[in-house]
Amino acid sequence: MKIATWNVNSLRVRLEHVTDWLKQAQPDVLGLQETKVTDELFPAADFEDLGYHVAYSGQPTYNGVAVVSRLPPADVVVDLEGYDDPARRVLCATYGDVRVLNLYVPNGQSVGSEKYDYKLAWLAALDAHLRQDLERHKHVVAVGDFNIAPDDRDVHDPVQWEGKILCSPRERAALGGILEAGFKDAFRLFEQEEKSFSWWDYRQGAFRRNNGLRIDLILASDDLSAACTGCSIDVAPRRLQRPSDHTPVVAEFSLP
DNA sequence: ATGGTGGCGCGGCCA
Repeated sequence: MKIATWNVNSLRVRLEHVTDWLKQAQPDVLGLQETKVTDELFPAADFEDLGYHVAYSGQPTYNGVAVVSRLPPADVVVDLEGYDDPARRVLCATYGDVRVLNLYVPNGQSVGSEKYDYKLAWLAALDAHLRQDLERHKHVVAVGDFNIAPDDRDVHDPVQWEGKILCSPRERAALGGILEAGFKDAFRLFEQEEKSFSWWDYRQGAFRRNNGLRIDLILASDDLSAACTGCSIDVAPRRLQRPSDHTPVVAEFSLP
């Protein structure tokens, strides 16, 4: 089972990039974030034409998530347990015996801001939600734009970014708490090239200079991580004309 | 460099 995640920064602008990538990469599940499209305008037919099912939770202008999948989604949930949030950032669904959570974690803007507090509260709610899912489901995988670089290895310039948003100790501790609950960062289950990133700012030639961060993650429950046979970042879509600022991350699992 | 680039939607917010 091949599971992928991609923050597309507007699905309507990136639709051709996404459908081309689906044809080439052939994932079983693809979580999309920042679709920035309402459900009424969601381009479902473009995915159905390729033999995929799609589930989505959108809103105008901001946020929005969707999951594209070979199997039809079951038991779709679009909110974190016990956490009211008008922002559409969550889409959970079951495929076979795998519970998939597709997540667009709040960016947080800057350390100490109101949005930072919101991010930390949101992550606490996610932690609680994931612990419940681990009890309720055989396999759990949480994918998405976590807006957290787990480690200094995931930052092009750890000195410049030290303590900043996406890298601050409280964000990293929140992610650490989730991992302690029973998840592994699939990318780090394998040897990887140094300076592997999944997001590069549009500004100042950041991609050309590889000034990036690895903030798009695939977290596999401990049992599922034992079945993980690979995890990689596909940089190619970031090189296309008018790209998303993020690029896809893919993990493969050998399931019976 | 309180800049820089991009999306949404048409002014200013968000990332």
